[in-house]
Amino acid sequence: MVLSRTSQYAVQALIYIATQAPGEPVLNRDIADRLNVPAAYLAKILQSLCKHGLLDSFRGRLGGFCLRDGMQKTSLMQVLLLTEGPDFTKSCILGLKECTDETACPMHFKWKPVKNKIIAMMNDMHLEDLAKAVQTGKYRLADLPAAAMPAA
Amino acid sequence: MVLSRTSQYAVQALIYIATQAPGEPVLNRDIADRLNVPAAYLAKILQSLCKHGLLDSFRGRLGGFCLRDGMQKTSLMQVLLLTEGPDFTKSCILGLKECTDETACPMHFKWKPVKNKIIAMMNDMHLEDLAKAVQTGKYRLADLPAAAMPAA
DNA sequence: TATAATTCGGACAAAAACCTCTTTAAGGAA
DNA sequence: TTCCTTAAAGAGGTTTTTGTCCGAATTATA
Repeated sequence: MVLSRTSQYAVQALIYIATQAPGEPVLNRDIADRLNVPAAYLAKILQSLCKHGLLDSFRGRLGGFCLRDGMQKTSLMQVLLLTEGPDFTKSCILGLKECTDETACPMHFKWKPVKNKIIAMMNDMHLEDLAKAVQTGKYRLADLPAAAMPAA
Repeated sequence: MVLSRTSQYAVQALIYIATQAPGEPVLNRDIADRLNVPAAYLAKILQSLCKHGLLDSFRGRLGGFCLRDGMQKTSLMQVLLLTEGPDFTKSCILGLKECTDETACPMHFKWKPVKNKIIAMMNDMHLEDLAKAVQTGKYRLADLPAAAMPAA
């Protein structure tokens, strides 16, 4: 409804890494297993987050990914601007290239405050806080594995 | 950010048809020209809206599409449930299959009220009203054609 | 040094979304 | 009837997103 799979995987992975001991690299494979997400695809996403400065990566034994120093405070908006592109906040809900208060589509003035709520929400959530929430055990980062699901 | 192209085209077309004299079929070609949207693709979308009972279609001379009787009051939510699928309102922003108050992802309780605003908004907007808004001339259903754009 | 573990980079594959083309069927008008 | 106009239907193409695979580079450790 709102985020691409790529964005969802990126956010999940970043939160997961943020729950782990800082400075201790986390294996791509471990993240993928934990989130139940395709490992090779996740690796591409993590590589891209490295290039954009959110993560550090280390090769070889004891390698893996960890949050770059200071990036615990990254907001989800910062992440989404990378994964969804810089126009993430600018889009018209009907897809018009130009849709401003002056040149508005018929949904513009209803949509605008809602969109602003989404933006505020994404600006307001930080990896740090989300990681802490997960650490309380009250929230899930991924679906339960099929093995733990009630038989169908 | 929120709606597929297909949904955008469907909503635009429905609003446009609702601005036209009721009972007078509108040509697919005219809608496509007006909205600056691929005609053959739009035709598929309109066909599907016919099958779902929102539109009536007529073949041959004086043919075209018009809103089915009573469908002026259709809400955008009704349209989107067809074009985005029945899970449109149910999705977790992180993509979890199960994400309820009891089994929540770490964004759930921030996202839920925002999502509810989107749903309320879509339930609250009806073709009739959007068509009237367009008829005032204050709102645009489509981008201006390139010919009308300032030279680059 | 050799080995195993890991990310990196590029090419490739599959699926979904988006879009086109062609033929057929139907309906109105000359 | 014949012609023109229109939507219907189905096959197929393109692009984007999602996902896989493999070889190369890098690193700790035995």
